[in-house]
Amino acid sequence: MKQKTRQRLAIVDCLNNADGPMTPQEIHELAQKAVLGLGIATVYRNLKLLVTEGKIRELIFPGEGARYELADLGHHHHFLCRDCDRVFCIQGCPGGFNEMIPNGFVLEEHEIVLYGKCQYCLQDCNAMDKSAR
Amino acid sequence: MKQKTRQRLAIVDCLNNADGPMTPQEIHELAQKAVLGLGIATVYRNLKLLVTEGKIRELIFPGEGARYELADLGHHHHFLCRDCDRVFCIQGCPGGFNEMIPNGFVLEEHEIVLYGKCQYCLQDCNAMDKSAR
DNA sequence: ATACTTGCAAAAGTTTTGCAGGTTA
DNA sequence: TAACCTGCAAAACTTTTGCAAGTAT
Repeated sequence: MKQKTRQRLAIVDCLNNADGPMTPQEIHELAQKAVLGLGIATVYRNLKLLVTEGKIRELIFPGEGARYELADLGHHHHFLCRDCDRVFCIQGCPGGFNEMIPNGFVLEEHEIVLYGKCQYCLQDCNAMDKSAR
Repeated sequence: MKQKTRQRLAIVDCLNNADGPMTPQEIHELAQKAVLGLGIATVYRNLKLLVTEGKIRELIFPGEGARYELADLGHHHHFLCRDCDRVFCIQGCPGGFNEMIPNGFVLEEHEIVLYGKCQYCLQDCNAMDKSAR
């Protein structure tokens, strides 16, 4: 049976407080503040486990490694800022994907990634510390 | 000035004949048939160069490394088959993305990835050799 | 107690880089 | 010839795994 270790709780906690999907490195850094000596292998093992359990979801955006977010956030999409590389969750969905797929194919899911400049970078590229995530 | 080496031509040729975005490994294997002894480092260097030049585009789908496709294929999206992991290009686009983005953000581009089962896997999972790419 | 977890270090993969030699224009 | 490229091997990263020790139930 799965246990509730300090390490696992800290990792889930990071994702609970995140405003967007996080990389294993970001999670490692942040969770280390709660659990001193937390190993990167433990982060990877728990992320993989949580994905298997369906508690979190793995996302990959071009040019970067995998990121993770809670699975129960409801249907949403993502915006990737090209200046600061932060990823934001976006509500809303245009729909109409079934009309795109060719005959004989079956659509199960879809993902949308929007690219552009985020509010903070447009206001002032220095107004928000990129590493503050 | 950029040169036209046999290696570079072979790599571009692979992408020209591809029916979907290819991984560096797939490109390496295929291009080696045209250029014996082609090194994987050369493949990576050329892909990176071609991306910089805007001739090709890098795509990343969950669970796999980067894939590359020609940049001049026109606006399209992708369908990833969950059985065979092949990626298909899809025409059409629902639009309506500007209404999704929050105030203060600027949208520059978008990408859509559709997930499901492809025609070939639905007909007969063995009808098409997965490694035939 | 027992099964599950962890940190460390080693291993396995993938992508990048230094360099001497070869190629293109 | 001068700039550019290539293959090889080493380096740099990222992710996974083996194992002995520690924890949760």
